[in-house]
Order: sequence, then structure tokens, then C-alpha cells
Amino acid sequence: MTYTKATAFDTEQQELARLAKVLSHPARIAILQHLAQAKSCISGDISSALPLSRTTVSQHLQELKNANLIQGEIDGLTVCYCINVEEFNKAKASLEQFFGNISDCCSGCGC
Amino acid sequence: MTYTKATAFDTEQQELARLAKVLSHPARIAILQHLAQAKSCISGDISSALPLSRTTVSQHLQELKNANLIQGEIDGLTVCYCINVEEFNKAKASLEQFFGNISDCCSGCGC
DNA sequence: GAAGTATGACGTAAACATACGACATAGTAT
DNA sequence: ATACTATGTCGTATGTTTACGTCATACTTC
Repeated sequence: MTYTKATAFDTEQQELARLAKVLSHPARIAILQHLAQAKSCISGDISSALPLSRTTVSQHLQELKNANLIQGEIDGLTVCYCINVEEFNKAKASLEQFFGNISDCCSGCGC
Repeated sequence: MTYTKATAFDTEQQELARLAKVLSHPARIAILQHLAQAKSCISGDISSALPLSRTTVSQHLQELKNANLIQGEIDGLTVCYCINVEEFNKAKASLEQFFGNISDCCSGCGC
């Protein structure tokens, strides 16, 4: 985001937008849902559960990891990904606060 | 999203991703916050409150409108935008459900 | 109706995202 | 060591978003 004027907005707005951006692709939503339910969270299993190439899934996994929503532990040859529950709940909380503030505040306009 | 394989995912995943995408730019977060608090919600006032050109803000407003998160009423020369409270709360609910499902389900993995 | 104003639509350049094949790496097993 | 397997990284083609200037439209006011 260098060409965008994103930096002209305040930190809270940027953080919320960044979080939303991570969730803005169905593959990443699907990965999170899969990790929450899966018995296994091995990278290869995630790839084969999704209609995308292994490479592309790996890329989406990296984005989720950069956002701290998931974490990966190497176990020999395989990598085991899990949801970072603490960070995930922080994300949940900040989005809920955003929605809550607006709901509370918005009285409907007089137009 | 025509070239993406988005359509390979299920409807719920696509809907969540679409919603997140709308919120994935700080300008659109800022517009929603502004509309919630503003005494006025006239298009021109929104533009001048943001560090972007009027044209760009108008584009962001259209995206929010396409997503049904806001609605605009023409009043003579000016256009008055407001949050579409009903749709906004639906969006809130579906995101909260997504987060909730994952929180409930994710017991931490055995890695 | 002429001039002015508030908007949206259109065109477009630059930045970014998506998707994936080919390659690199590192562990495992024979 | 050699072959195999699971992953990540790199390059790259294609599509999408962002940002904004310019133009078109439509209402207001003189």
C-alpha cells in the first residue's frame, strides 16, 4: 500500500482495513474455517481441500500468517498450521467494536 | 473477480469475503464512521472531510452503495448519504457469526 | 436561457492481488 | 549418498483496485 493514500487515515482506520483485507478472499475465509474444524491442520491437507493449486494456497497461508491470524509449526517434513486464538480474538473484538460504535451512533439521518 | 477462482468456493465464503473487501480500505471505514456521527451526510461534506479528491471519494461511496451498506437520496442538487442500518446490521451479524463459529470450534490444535 | 454548483460517469496510469508453473530447500527413507 | 516428499520462494501473466483529471448531467438562481 505505497501508492494508496492509506497513510493519510488514522491508525484505527488503517488497522480495521488491513484486517478486513486479510478476510477479503474466499480462500482465506475457507482456510480459517477449515483450520477451526479440521482434525489435522497440515499444510498439504489444507491445499488438497481447496480448489486452488498448492502454490496459491501457500501464498494465502503466508498472508494469514503475516496478519498473525494463524501460526505454523514445522514438524519434520510437514508444517502444521493452527489459528492463533489470541490474535484471532483480538481481531474479532476490534471488528465488533467498530460495528458496535456505528450501530450505537447511527440514529438514521434526517434526509 | 472474474479471473479469480472465487466461484469455486461456497456462497457463505464468497459473501463474507465480499463484505470484508468492502471494508478493506481505510477511506471506506472512515466514510462509515463519518456517516454514523455526522450531523450532515451530504456527499460534498464527506469528500471535504477526507484526504482524497472528490472523485475518489465518490467512487468509494459507490462501492459502499453497491454493497448496500449505505444509501443515497437526491435532494435537489445535493445527495444525502446515510448508513443503511438494516443491511449494516445484517453484515454485522454475519461477520459475528463467522468469528463466533471459529472461536467456538477452535480448540487449539495438537501440533 | 445563461451561469454557476453538486454530482456521477468515463478514461487511464500506476500499484496491487491472484494464480500457478518451475525451482530451491530440507527432511525422510532406502 | 540417492531418491523421494512436503513446503516455501521466485518469476510472471493477467486481472483488479486506487486515484484523479476531465467531461456530462441536472438542478438552482439570476
